Amino acid sequence: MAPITDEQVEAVRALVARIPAGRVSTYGDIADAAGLSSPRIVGWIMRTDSSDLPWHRVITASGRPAAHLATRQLELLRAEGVLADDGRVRLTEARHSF
DNA sequence: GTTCTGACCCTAG
DNA sequence: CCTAGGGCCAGAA
Repeated sequence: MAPITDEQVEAVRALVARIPAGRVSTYGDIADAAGLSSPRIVGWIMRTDSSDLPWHRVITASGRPAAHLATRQLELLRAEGVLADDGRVRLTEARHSF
């Protein structure tokens, strides 16, 4: 398999930017929508370049944000109106499909 | 080259 | 509900 392309990175960035306020998406969904073979790549992109993206709208498949960002992310999401139950976002209501 | 490390996910127990 | 293990891909040392 060819290594990651700029196209994939741009696709991920575009998808994240496309998530409306008050909604969230999972790493796996974004990876799948962008055609990436592994959800880890999405995490890598966020870590390296999250400058202009609403990274707080991206959560894990369990509905829980990454450990180090959990507090902050939940705060931001709560400000946008995303309901969370005991540190877990309600994916059934807030999950955005592409 | 090898060997961690990391915004992950799935299945089993 | 929890932990453990395997798979996954891209950097940094």
